[in-house]
Amino acid sequence: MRKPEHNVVMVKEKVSNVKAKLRKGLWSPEEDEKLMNYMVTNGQGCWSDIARNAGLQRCGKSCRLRWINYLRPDLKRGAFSPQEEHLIIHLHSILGNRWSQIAARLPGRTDNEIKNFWNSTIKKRLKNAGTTTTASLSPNNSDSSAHHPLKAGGATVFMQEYEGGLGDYGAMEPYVLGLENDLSVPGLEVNNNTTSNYDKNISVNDAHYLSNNNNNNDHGSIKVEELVGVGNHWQGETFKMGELDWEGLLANVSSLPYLDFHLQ
DNA sequence: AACATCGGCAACCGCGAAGTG
DNA sequence: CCACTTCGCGGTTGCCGATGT
Repeated sequence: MRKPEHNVVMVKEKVSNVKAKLRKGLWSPEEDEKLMNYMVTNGQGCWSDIARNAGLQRCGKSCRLRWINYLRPDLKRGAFSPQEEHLIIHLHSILGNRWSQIAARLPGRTDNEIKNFWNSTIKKRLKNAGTTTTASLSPNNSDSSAHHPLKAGGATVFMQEYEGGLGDYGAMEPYVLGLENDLSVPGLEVNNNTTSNYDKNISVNDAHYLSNNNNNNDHGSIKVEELVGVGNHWQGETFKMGELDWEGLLANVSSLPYLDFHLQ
């Protein structure tokens, strides 16, 4: 892609009481080789030491990033498959911008890769989809940078349908884009009294989804599968909003679905 | 052909958490 | 406790190739 050596600048960093000049910018093939060789022979350890011992004029942080995002032997290359795209959307609807956790469910993919993919491709699709649907899709709705669902405590559920104009994802609606923590509302109470900014977008009571899906306004039960769209994994489980342990859910990522196909 | 704009992606930056002395 | 270091994460930047005019 980009030519190596481009925009490489030298920065000074204090390392072991010595002002060492560290490189920044794109990695050269020689640097890649050094790091790769070192990692293969010595394995992972303290990244600062790795940088030093591998003979690289890079900071440990840069080495770590290069290894994780590019050199790791188990990385999967190439475009995202439809299954991967689906899963990313699934997981993002549950986890928000927790790219590392999403990446953990997609073997061979890095958080950076998924983040880039989301920001460049999926986000665009959602935006386009939003222009063709009646549901309000504010620019931020698909970008949870401003809201990290499932943090803790009480939560306000806000929803977004992926209905219409989403190409491959047409069959996946309805989706929940985010389950937003709202500390102003104790427990998981869902009503019109919340002061959450997100509720101003879409509250549960406002959600077209709910209005079209039975009477769920009474803090009622919603099938998890309907809510988070995780397929068969939770199918049939009855989800009481007030009982859901999001902390536990996040802590136990294994409760989320794995991508069940193998790397090429 | 030359220039402008867009999109994808690698890498950096800043922050918070965890570990250590 | 406190200070310091290291690590990991998410957000952002900026380069370059592709595409459009």
